[in-house]
Amino acid sequence: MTTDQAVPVGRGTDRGTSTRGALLDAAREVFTLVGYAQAGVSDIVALAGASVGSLYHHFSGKADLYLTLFEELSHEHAERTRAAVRSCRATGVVDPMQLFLAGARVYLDVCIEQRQLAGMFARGDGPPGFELLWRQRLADWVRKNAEFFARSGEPLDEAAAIVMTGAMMLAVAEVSLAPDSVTARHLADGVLAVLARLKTTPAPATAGTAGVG
Amino acid sequence: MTTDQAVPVGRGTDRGTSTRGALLDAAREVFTLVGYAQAGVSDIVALAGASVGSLYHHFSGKADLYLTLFEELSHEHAERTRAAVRSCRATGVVDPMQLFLAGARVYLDVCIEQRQLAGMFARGDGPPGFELLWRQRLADWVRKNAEFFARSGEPLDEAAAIVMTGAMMLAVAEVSLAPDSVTARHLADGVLAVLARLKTTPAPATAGTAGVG
DNA sequence: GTCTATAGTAAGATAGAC
DNA sequence: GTCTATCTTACTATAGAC
Repeated sequence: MTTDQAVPVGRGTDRGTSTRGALLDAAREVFTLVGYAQAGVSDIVALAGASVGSLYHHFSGKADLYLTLFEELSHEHAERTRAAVRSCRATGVVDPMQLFLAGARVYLDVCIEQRQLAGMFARGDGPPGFELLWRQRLADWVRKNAEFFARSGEPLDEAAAIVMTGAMMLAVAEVSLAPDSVTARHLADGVLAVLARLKTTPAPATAGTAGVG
Repeated sequence: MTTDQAVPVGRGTDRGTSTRGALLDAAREVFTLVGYAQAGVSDIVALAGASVGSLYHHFSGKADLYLTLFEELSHEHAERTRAAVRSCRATGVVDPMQLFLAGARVYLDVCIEQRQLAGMFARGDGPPGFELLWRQRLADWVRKNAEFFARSGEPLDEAAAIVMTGAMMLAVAEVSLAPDSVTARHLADGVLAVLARLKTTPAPATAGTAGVG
């Protein structure tokens, strides 16, 4: 696995690779600054110190740049969230709500860390058709979370999934667009606290809390 | 106020007015069917039995048609919701959460009644810049709801507002896109039930539930 | 892999007669 | 108020030399 030829980080990186990276960086910058629609391909290549031809060598077009940035962030979100839930489960936790919250916390963490990028998507101006892709992913999340809650015996599983997912979606937007990371963190913690109040089925009163006094 | 010249509803409506209406109806139809981006101005005028010139006489363009449909629905939402909250308050209810839920119920009712139109917006493909307008309205809702909850002494007012508003937003989308009105109603009721579980501050344990037995 | 210069393209918007 | 025919305009995307 470990070869002598570790990726040359310092200098001497392949010209092509660095151009690609420069284009992505520039795209992020320009999209963030003026929005996707307003951004011109020429602005991006100018900032990247590259040319239009180069751009179309590495990417299929302006939309592809945006999509690539999105997939990068999505990938990080997925990885980190998955890891968080896994390690929470390893602790012995089985309650879906607690597992969900563990994932949610890390998801919001990533938004705070990558605030510039996350804010760009939260602003919601992307290439034509991107909104559809976004809504589709959201719908997938809802279904996934619904199955997740259904296994825990939550009677309103579908509705609960909608509430949790919707709350998270807006939380992500607010956190990503927060003016500074302190505010962002504050919001994130607050949202998680409120969501924690949504305990699944407040004890079915079967073998329950009869012995209060 | 009441003149003899009540608006002639049956027949004999002004030519201009009816053309305008026909254009809006056609726009709704075409947008719903093929989406905003795919919809051609020519398709709309063809379905409306009008002409391009007519369209540009009544509206500033394709985007204006979409925006007008949106404002119509927004207006109905606002009116009905306001009325519901008011009449709930007239009953003597003062708890913000209950008032919020009363409004939310009616808001979802409108989505179900106007499912075709609501679904068109929920699908999220509109004119360039529309997404911004939408997010702005959403942010306004969050602020408004935050103030609303703040008065009730909710400690996490901002976060609670985000959770409630976000949940409602996704609920609106899911309800509007439900395959039939029965499913839609089912979803709406479920979401309201889950949201009702989010009682503001679970009794500060001050003068509380000591007298259980 | 990189660049410059060029062209496609398409749909929305306008002008002006009726 | 309504219509037809025309245009324009701003990009993106491509071709082809280096």
